[in-house]
Amino acid sequence: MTKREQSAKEATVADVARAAGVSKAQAARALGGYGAVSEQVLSLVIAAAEGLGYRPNQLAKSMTTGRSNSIGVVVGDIENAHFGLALRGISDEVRDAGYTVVLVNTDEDLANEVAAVQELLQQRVAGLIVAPCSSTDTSHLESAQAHGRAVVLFDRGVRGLALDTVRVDFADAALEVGRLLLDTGHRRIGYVSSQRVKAAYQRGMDLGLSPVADRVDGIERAFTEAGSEWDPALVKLNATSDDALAAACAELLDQAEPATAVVCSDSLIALRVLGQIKRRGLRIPEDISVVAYDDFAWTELIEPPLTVVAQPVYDMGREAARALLRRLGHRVPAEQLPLRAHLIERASVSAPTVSSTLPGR
Amino acid sequence: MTKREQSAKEATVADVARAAGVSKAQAARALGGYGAVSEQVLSLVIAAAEGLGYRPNQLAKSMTTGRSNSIGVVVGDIENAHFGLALRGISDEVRDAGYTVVLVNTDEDLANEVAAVQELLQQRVAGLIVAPCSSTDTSHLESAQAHGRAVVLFDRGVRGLALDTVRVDFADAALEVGRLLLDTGHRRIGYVSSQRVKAAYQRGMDLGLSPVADRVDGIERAFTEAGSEWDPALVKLNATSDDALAAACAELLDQAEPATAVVCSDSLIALRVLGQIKRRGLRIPEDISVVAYDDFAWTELIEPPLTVVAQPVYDMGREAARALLRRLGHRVPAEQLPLRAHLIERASVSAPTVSSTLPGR
DNA sequence: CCTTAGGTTGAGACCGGTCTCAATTTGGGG
DNA sequence: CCCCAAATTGAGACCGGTCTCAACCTAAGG
Repeated sequence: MTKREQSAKEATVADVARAAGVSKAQAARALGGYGAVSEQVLSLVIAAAEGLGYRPNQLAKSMTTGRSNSIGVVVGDIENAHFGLALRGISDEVRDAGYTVVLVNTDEDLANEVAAVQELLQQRVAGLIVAPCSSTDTSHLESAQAHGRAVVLFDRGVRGLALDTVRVDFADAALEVGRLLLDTGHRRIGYVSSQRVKAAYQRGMDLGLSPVADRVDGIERAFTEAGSEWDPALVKLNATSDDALAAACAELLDQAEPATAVVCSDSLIALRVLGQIKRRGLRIPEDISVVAYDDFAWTELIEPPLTVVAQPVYDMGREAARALLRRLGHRVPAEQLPLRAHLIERASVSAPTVSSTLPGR
Repeated sequence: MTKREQSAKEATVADVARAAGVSKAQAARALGGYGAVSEQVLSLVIAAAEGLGYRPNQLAKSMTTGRSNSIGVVVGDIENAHFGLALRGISDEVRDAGYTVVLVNTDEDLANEVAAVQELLQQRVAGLIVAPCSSTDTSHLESAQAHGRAVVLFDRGVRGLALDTVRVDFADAALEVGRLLLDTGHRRIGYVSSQRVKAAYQRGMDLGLSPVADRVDGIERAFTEAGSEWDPALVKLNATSDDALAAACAELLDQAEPATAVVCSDSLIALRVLGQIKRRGLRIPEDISVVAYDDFAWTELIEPPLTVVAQPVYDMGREAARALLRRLGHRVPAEQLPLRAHLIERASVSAPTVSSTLPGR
């Protein structure tokens, strides 16, 4: 019986009130559970609501309270399992607090990101979780905060912006990667990332508060530590397209003194670099060693299993959500998730066969 | 100069009207671009809006028009690259029409799905794209439609429900898989899927309008065609957890007459099945042949490269979005994306070595 | 010069909730 | 039995837009 009558129009508080024979205000209180309501009115209203198939209109609710029950999530590429998993963490955490997730994909494009933030702000989302694609152009994020909306940064930070930021500390793991490679005998170590920068990488270049900065720094520190000479030209950024990545690989692999090891900044990069390596008929690890960031299942199943740096992506998502909820005034259970990256050695790293480079150390 | 003053309170149409010295109605018309407005008023209002940093309140807009500019997407598992990619297609298509995506993850749980649809309906989303986790319990979807909200089904259909459904036709590809395996000499062919059903699979069991139904049917048809005896007991469903999957693999691989080939229903299943195979020290394809649905990059990079059935996941997402937009009264360019699956033969299928089974054919 | 159609304008109702405030009812203490 | 505080109730403003409607203005047609 609850099925037919609502097809025409949704029942409203006023409808329920009329049916229950009480005032709109009382019905609203009973339904919303917020004022003082007598037992009798309560049951009357509940019954009427049931009968009418009443469903509260979130839009109206958000409108009056000025705050919606949804949070905006802005990522560069949902296709990337990294964000998929993080999104899951966010989603799981936020659901319990009664929020829904509005997702926007930016294709790692700043203009899209700015538009997305605008749009979400106009939708009056309660807060934003953003994986910013630039560490410098951030006026849209500041403006969001100025509007009184909570903003949490994810994956990448922005120096000088007083925003909660959830990111993994890669300092230790990155140093470990550098040491592993150096100890194994590598001197020409490539790094490939899709992070966008204006110019080619140079020593001391400011990469912002990005994981890439940590990771490149770790390698450099390992070199310094070992007293070896590091070639920053082997750091290839801007590998955002297949072509760009192919070019980067060409520069690393097809020169007189090729890289003997390559570090892949994420699993998508790794996938493509592996493709490039395969195309050239190079063997891993005999001809080239490979280390990748992000430990997804397939990295263990390929031949040889990949040496990777694992990071708690799901937990990062959860942690970002919790940070946001805290900002929104929710009392979030105090459990603090550890966000540490760690190296998992498998079989894609071995000594370079043709040690075309100087002895070192 | 547009930066400081809005921090206190968002400017409203009324504010803009006051600043421009016109009525609220005129300001609204100028801003919304909908009534008749003179040049003079227009420029006056625009200027005032600019000065105040006016941002329209989507919530209020949606509230009065009764329809929001967001669409709900309900999927079982965003972590699955399948949905990640589809989501991207949806997102790309829908963005141009001015909609945003509200995403809910259900963990393939019916109760969650029902709650999600409720919640999204309450948020007054313009429409829903749902990958239903059940082909039978669908009253929530009917009710959504009854409320006048557009609903498009994704991946899985529901018989008897008059809802737009976007799914790939696997009939041909599935038959091809069956033939390939049979021609190669396999008679004991396993199938592993995470689809939930009440009981173990039996011949003729109704799997609804699901891809799994198509695929199992294809294999059975190939057997019939070849006049061989098919063992339906090798179809393992409900592999929703690691444990369940391990159990399924045990039943397939650890028995007297083990399966000589296994078909994996999606890339996540494939990943896990591969893990199980590796753990047992079985070689592919010498000891066991493998075919997987969904052609993701890693399937080509493992040793041996996997024989897979590719499906246009991104296009499916786009097509679902277009179907929804059409329902919402948008004139969507008529381009119809072809949604065909096709077999890609690589190297994970070969003849069974120990043909423990009858000659056949 | 009057009529009429059409463009322009402002007042105010409306959407469906929340919330304030004053009025009414209830109940316990003196 | 009266008084005052607390609980309950209803009227109506409000949020920020959209939209109807009537009034006004202008210019073309007769």
